[in-house]
Amino acid sequence: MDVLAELNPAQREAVEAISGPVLILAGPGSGKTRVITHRVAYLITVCGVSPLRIMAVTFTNKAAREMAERLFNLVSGSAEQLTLGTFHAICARILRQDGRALSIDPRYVIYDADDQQRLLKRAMQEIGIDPKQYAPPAVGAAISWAKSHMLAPADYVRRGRSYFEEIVSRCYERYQQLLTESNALDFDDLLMKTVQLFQKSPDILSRYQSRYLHILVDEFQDTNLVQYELVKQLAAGHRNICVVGDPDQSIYSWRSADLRNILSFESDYPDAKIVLLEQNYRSTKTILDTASSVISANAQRKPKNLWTDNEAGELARVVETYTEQEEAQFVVSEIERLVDVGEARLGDCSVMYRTNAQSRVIEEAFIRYGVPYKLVAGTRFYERREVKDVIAYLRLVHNPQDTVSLMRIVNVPGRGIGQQTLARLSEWARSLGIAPSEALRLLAGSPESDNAPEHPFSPRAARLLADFWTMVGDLMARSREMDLIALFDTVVESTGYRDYLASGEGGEERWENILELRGVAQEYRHLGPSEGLAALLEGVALVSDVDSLDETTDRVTLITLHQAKGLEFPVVFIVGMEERLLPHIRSFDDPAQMEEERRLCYVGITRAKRRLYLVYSFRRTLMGSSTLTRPSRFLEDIPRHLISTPGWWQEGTDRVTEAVYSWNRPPSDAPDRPREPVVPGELPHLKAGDHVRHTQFGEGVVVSCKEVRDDSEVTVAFVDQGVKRLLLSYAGLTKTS
DNA sequence: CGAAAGGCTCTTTTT
DNA sequence: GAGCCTTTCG
Repeated sequence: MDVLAELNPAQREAVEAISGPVLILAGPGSGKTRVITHRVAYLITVCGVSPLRIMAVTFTNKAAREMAERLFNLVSGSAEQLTLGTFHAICARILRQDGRALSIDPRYVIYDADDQQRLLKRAMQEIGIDPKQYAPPAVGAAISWAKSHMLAPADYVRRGRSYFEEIVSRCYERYQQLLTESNALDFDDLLMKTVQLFQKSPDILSRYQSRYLHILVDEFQDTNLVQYELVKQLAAGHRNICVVGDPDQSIYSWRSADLRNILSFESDYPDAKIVLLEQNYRSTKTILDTASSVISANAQRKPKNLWTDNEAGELARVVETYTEQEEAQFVVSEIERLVDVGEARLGDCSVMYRTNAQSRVIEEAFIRYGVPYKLVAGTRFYERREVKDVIAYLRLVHNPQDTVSLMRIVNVPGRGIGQQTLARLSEWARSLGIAPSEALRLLAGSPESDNAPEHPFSPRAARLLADFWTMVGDLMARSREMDLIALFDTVVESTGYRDYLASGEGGEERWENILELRGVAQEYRHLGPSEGLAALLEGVALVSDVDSLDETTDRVTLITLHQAKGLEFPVVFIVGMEERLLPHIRSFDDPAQMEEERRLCYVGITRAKRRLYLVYSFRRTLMGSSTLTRPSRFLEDIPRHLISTPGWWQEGTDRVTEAVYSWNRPPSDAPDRPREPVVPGELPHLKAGDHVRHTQFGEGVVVSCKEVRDDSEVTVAFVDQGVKRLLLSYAGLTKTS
């Protein structure tokens, strides 16, 4: 087939520019993925490049999988020979292969954010830094920043900018020692160590350089400095480097992503061909205009000329609800309505939010109304306690030095090894300058003989620890010849973990999760004992939440705005369009971060193909207490003519809001009726004991009345409906006595 | 040693 | 509201 057919001129240009550096600036919905896949297909089928010599870097595993699928359709079999994956996955493979040159044992394990946190706390404790005074997450973020800038502990020390950095550098140093001791790498290490490997071993680098004739990087605006350095290293020989990105969709600066990489690319490769993809195929004109109006308010940006041939479509709807529960309720019932009238299928609809915490209320509404949904993060599967526990056992068997896994499961199920004993173990190991597991080995190696090492344990504790390690040793021995699934089952059984689950809370469900993990392990079975285990552990370490998103089921998608990047849906609801939430309060004191919030909003809007709802709630419970909100400033930048207008004017702004409060929602056969806002003061002031009537809730007695801003919040005990809190000006109350 | 209860803090986004 | 940590009691 002709891989150039069905491409517009700009897309075709991007596909055909195969030699030398290329920068593709791709607006949302401009067929970016199409360009990348067709470019690879073009290289293979037209230019005769072997797929073995092409590297394509994606942002998530899911994106990689999709690209592989699409490529399979274009070039059939040869797609699987491609090097295709995230930076982290590709680096993990390189280090597994060649890490020895940096003294990295190929059995290394990958620590996720939670493991990282545990190890960091350990490090801080050891060097006597109070976690109350220096929050481990903040220290961890600083360490991550350092690694993203390729600063080893020694380099970081030399910065010496502030007292905090001084503290961080000490934590960093010890943390890194503990990682090495555990034969473990964290996410940032995967990238940093690969760059270091290439710096240290030019021969290894040149092997990769000559292998990869063509390199493509997607979502380039969200790469950080190490990632860009890696790209430069790999592309240094042949310079066939193609990066694709959109500065307006840069939303990961908190992960040290730096959209300045795009500018650097232009200066590092002054001969780079720049291709602009500006035609949007995804959204209606209204949605695209809405998105543009929001993003245009960013000062630090190059103006773009996005356009579309698509029809104008429906106006955007800006909706106000009273509480977050009603917000969720509105979303669910509106989706039901769209489905009822045949406007959309459930699978066409998505609900996007700024913070994961918002998903709970939304989810509850979907459950209550019995509408099928899929939650992209949830309690992420691989973060569940039981799943992590079993993985910890497997990791320990694979790499006995893994301190975090050891400490995690040494007493799970309970083996009578308490905190006191573990504290002594840590201290003892540290005094000997060895990892805790190594200390256990000493202890278990010569149990009751006279040449047993001096140790600080009671006879009982020593025996329990030795028994535990004997059990681990036994599993290790068996793992070398045992089939992966047999090993899995043995681990779960012989450690007593299965019985432990069965006897605890929610054992059934937890056991289901273990079986699901077992199902994942099945996929690695064919690789043979040790190989399979290594591959399984690497696989589970590098999955992301969106990876599991399944587009084939007809369910509503609940997703964070960050996760939504790269996806599209016919119908999009963005909820929590409020000051302090979107934009998030943490961005208020930093203009650059505020611009990123705006980009996040832009990303959300541009996911929509046909219908867009921007929803906010008048009240919201944050951190356990309910507060009044203000509509997001981003709403003010949307011109009125793009918004549907059955609502009411908000004084002093250009904003039109549609208020959807459950108690004055019209009967389902009537069209939406705009609510008449009641001017405060028309009602006599209510006080406790007054009898009132509400249009929906019926008769009730006022419990209390509290002034809020220039309104009053009335708490009413209704005869049939229980106690409700209402806002005086909106509630439509009549005084009856 | 381990379970349970109480008290504290802090909440963004994730490979 | 939740998750973490500490304290307390058995």
